[in-house]
Amino acid sequence: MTDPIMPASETAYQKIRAFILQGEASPGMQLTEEKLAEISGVSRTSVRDAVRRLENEMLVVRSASKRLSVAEWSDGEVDEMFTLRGMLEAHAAARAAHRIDGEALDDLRAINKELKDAVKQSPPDVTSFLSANRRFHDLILRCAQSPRLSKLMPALVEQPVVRQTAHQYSKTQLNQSAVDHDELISAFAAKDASWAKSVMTSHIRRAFHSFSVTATPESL
Amino acid sequence: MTDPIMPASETAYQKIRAFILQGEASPGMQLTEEKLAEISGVSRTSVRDAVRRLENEMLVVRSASKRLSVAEWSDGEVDEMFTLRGMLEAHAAARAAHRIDGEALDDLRAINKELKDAVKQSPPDVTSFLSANRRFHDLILRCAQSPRLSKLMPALVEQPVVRQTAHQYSKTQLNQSAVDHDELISAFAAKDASWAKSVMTSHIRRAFHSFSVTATPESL
DNA sequence: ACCATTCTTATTGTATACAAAATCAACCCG
DNA sequence: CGGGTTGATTTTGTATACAATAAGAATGGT
Repeated sequence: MTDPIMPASETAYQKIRAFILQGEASPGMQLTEEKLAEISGVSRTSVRDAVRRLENEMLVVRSASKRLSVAEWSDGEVDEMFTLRGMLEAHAAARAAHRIDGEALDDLRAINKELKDAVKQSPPDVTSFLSANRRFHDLILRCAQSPRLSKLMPALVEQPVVRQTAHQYSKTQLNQSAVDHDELISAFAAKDASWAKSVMTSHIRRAFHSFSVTATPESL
Repeated sequence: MTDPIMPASETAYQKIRAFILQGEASPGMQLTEEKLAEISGVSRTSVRDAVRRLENEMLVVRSASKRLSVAEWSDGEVDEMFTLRGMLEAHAAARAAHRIDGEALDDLRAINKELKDAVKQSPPDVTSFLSANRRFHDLILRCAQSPRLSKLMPALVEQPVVRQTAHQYSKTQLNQSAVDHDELISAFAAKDASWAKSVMTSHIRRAFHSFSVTATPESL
């Protein structure tokens, strides 16, 4: 199997992250380093290292008395997260438009084809969709060639939100993502930074509203 | 003296940060955890904790083989840093405009008075200027009430750049900062988010050009 | 002399043991 | 009862020792 040897702190990071994201932990739940060490099967030293990273991603939160808990986000914070992510990803798209090469463009097309295939299933294969979506956005970020931007983005990844809600996306909404991506690719091919930027802005903002519509009580 | 007891990891963080910022370390210089432990007088455990924070601020950098070195920034990266900071601080200013209260407004005025006093000296008291400047921007960030934004900003603090160059600022340039701050205060008082945002954008961008003019060879 | 390979050393990674601090509960005093 | 204080327990913080890995030096074959 693909069992690449991996530092203990990395193991801890992935296990804890999965623990939180796969809903085994509920927002606000208290976490002790010891329990996390049990879960991940490594020592507290490595857990602490992993926790530091998760803290930066704001998946876990440290109280005034240094105790850990799973982050809980208010509606306002979710909105703000999408806003910031929109600004930064739009900026990344603009930079990428200037820097992208033919190979990366082909890769984007291939990834978006996977994404469309996932949407075509009945019911849509949401897991594959999310995977392709993430790789699509990651590649754009790499093309932007801004180490700083790459450092900032992890704190704005709304995976916990997405997981909760993606299964509620309609096929229409998922399709719209594919269409957005196609237009993004066109903008990149034309090396038109401001086109890329505005498409990305709408793309992210639409994702937010898809989220809010499915998540707020009013929609029920 | 104000010698508040402080965790060892915090001590390490401050000592190492100062070591880098006060120019005792040059960009690209290799750092070993052991040497940093000596410098800061605590164990490697705490040093590693501190280093993790500095890595997030991108003051230190980890090579592929996990070795540490002082970050070195290309001109392009400095430009990008100011661009990102401009976007984020402008956003913060817009949020702050809606949320600020009279007390915070008074605090901003008081801080900017300190800043003006520092500029009035001959020669200008750059250290006090920088201190007041930092507090001014920090307070705005707090008023923006966005934990996420607060988490993001430290990675965009250009103190190393500023330290290198601030002493070269002309009194005219320093004064312009005070004027910008006054206008920001006016925008806040009027609760005009878009005014605040645009003033902040110019303010940060101007700082970038002041930097580049004094720092590039063409200016000599 | 040059490249590869082994041995040595330097450096980072991890676990464990202990110290410090915070929480919780029992208790006393009013 | 209520408020605060002590003591026990849980939880986090730090140091040290050792393991794993990477870099550098020395050696040998061509």
